[in-house]
Amino acid sequence: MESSELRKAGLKVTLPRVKILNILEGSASHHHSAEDVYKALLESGEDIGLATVYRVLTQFETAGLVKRHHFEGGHSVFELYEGTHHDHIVCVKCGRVDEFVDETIEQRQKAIAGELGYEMTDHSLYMYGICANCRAR
Amino acid sequence: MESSELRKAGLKVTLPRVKILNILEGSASHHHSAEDVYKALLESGEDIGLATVYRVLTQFETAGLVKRHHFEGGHSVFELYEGTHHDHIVCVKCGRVDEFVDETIEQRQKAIAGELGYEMTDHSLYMYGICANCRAR
DNA sequence: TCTCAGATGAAAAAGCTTCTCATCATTATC
DNA sequence: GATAATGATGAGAAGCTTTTTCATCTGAGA
Repeated sequence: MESSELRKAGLKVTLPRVKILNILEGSASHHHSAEDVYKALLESGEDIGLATVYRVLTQFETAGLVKRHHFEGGHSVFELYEGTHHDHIVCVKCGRVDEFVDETIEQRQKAIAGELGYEMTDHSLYMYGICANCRAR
Repeated sequence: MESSELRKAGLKVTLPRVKILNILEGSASHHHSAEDVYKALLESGEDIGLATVYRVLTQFETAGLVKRHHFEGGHSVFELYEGTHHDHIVCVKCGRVDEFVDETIEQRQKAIAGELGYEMTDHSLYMYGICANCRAR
């Protein structure tokens, strides 16, 4: 029951918020631009404005329900946050995204931040390349 | 003599391009937004349009003279490329940027890309945190 | 010096994202 | 279940960064 997640975040349980959460949860892809979400809403017959999509996604981010990524190209991509940090590798040809976690890298990052005197609040590692599929053609 | 760098890149040696290169080379900070460069030009009395700044920075990027970073916040940041790859840690309070290289991380990245079937073209690691200075206050 | 491809400036346009404001829905209260 | 107050929504306007357009100008080679 996702309404409890919303309530926990101090957000009223409204139709737009539930629908958007549904789309994020029920989609094959993990990564959605605001535009993606908006289009999915239109297709399922919901009359929800783009401004609301942005507002809600930002609130979800603040509430920790969603993570915002800045992929190359300038626009933001949102991903349901499921408690597990991971990094991304993006195919520059087809846009495919794979996720991975590497403990060695995680630990080195923490160590480096410490050495440089930082208290780390966040980190993001993006790799860009050409996936096996795209190279085959 | 920076004109040779421009020529090598197939770019005419024009006043705006030389001035912009000067700013990138002669500044204490390594990281400049297009706006930063534009302001620096205005301050030094040059009458160069913002459109030209963007155009030139993009050309420099294509030519490999400059690297474009997507820090959080939506706008691009440019950095003179001096042949050495490095990663960044950004203070979320004061904007300070430190650079570092870690061979362990570099190698793990290559390995992971390979395991996932990618031919890596680029990678970027950003850490965000609060620097020693900002924590002291 | 002359010519021409290429570069520039100014303004307009093009994304993406946020804000404004009047209207509407949800929640807590009775 | 009805009501009041708080917060949410939609539509469009506005804001920012970045790109494009187009007429004018400049640099490089002959």
